[in-house]
Amino acid sequence: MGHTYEYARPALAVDVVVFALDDEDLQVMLIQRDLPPFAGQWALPGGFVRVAETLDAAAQRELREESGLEGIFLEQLYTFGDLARDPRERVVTVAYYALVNLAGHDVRAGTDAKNAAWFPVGELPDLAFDHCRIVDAALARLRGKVRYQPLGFELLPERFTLRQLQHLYEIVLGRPLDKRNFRKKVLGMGILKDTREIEKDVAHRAARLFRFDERAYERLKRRGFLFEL
Amino acid sequence: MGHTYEYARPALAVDVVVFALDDEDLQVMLIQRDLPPFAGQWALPGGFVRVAETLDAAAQRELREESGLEGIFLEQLYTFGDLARDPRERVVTVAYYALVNLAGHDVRAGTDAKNAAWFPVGELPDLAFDHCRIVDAALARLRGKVRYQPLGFELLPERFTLRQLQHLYEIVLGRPLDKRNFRKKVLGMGILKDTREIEKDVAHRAARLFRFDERAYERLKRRGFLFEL
DNA sequence: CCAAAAGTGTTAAAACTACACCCATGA
DNA sequence: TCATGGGTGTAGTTTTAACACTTTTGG
Repeated sequence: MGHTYEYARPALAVDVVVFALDDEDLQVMLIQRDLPPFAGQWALPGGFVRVAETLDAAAQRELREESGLEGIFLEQLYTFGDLARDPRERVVTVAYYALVNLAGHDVRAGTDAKNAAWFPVGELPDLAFDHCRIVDAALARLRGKVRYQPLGFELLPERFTLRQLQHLYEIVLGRPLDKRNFRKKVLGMGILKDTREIEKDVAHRAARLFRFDERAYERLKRRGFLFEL
Repeated sequence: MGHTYEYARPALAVDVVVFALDDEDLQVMLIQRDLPPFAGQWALPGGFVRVAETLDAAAQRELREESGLEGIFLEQLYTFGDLARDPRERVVTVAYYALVNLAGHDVRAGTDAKNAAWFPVGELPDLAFDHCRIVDAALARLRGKVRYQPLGFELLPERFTLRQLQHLYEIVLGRPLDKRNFRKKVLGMGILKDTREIEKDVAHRAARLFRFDERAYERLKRRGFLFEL
């Protein structure tokens, strides 16, 4: 066995930065490595791209294998190609970022990894390879993009309160927002559908539950509407 | 010679979409291929990444070798990894886009290519591989980014008139802008430096020449200023 | 009845849009 | 003197930002 090429080739990998929203902060999923290099250290889920597999498929597969997550929002971020990012040999990695709502999905350790866990984005441990840079890039992308595209809903359960939505934006953008102005603006867009249901089991007045109305959003977008928050 | 790996690896390439501004429209630089596959067809400048070369370096090198362009704005765009994008074998390509001002640089055909030429972005010939998709992605990125980052100046000579700047935005954004409002806004940002010079050899009143004030822009950015047009 | 969050309008300031004329220059 | 673009201000409208109290619910 073995594959021979005329010129040396970099290895090609994918890595995924998975974000989720806790009550308190934005979290990133990390995997504790059980193989060298960096055995025992925390790293992003990821691995090598197979020769007959698209990049998106590789990212999805690694995510599934290492964390059990499936069917979540996944988007290509940036490709990292520094010469010494992997001590073994030249590895170029196509980084992705993903958004998931913690309520709807369980994370379990997969076959390639000892352990998977969530860490607040501000308190990450030392990461293997250049994964720290990748997380920084993903965070910058999320912060920039969340204001102009309705990504935030991916971090919430299907039905959510306006308070949850505002809280999400406050955490991602890192600054407080005015409650009345926020509600006025987001309701005025016409992309939220009132489910006519309310929260349960809360120790205060229950809030209405909304759903992101994808159809309405697509319709508005075609008419030139721009999401902006 | 030959390099052997345990698992088959995709080949890794870079391709560059170079934009320049003509009086009339946005142009893209293409290379006429002299080797199969797609011999004789037009394609983006690009080629394989060497094993000891970063992605940015590979993009710069290919640009220099195939078009003679050097020292211009270059930014990673997206990585394309469809299975059949190259008929020979699996090739993943990291696409870049570049901005250049036509006045300051000559384009000449390089060693790997028969011919280099500019085409208006709306009238491109059939392109090799999936290069049409790559151009579309680059154009979308340029259109989106030019409003929020001072990229446009890369397409103009170092000293330019407000008319040239407005014209650039009209072409890239594809809609007319109001002259007075445009000037008010862009001058109000404080990122243009009046060179105290004026146009030469024009058959009408000569306009003042401005320069993009990088220092002022960086200073303002640190204080939370956001470029927006 | 207390704690906690839901829900709701107004006003002032700032930003945006639309719009038209005189000026300087070279041909 | 004509053609071409340079340069300039205002008014109406829209958007944004700041701000506080009453209501509902469960404990």
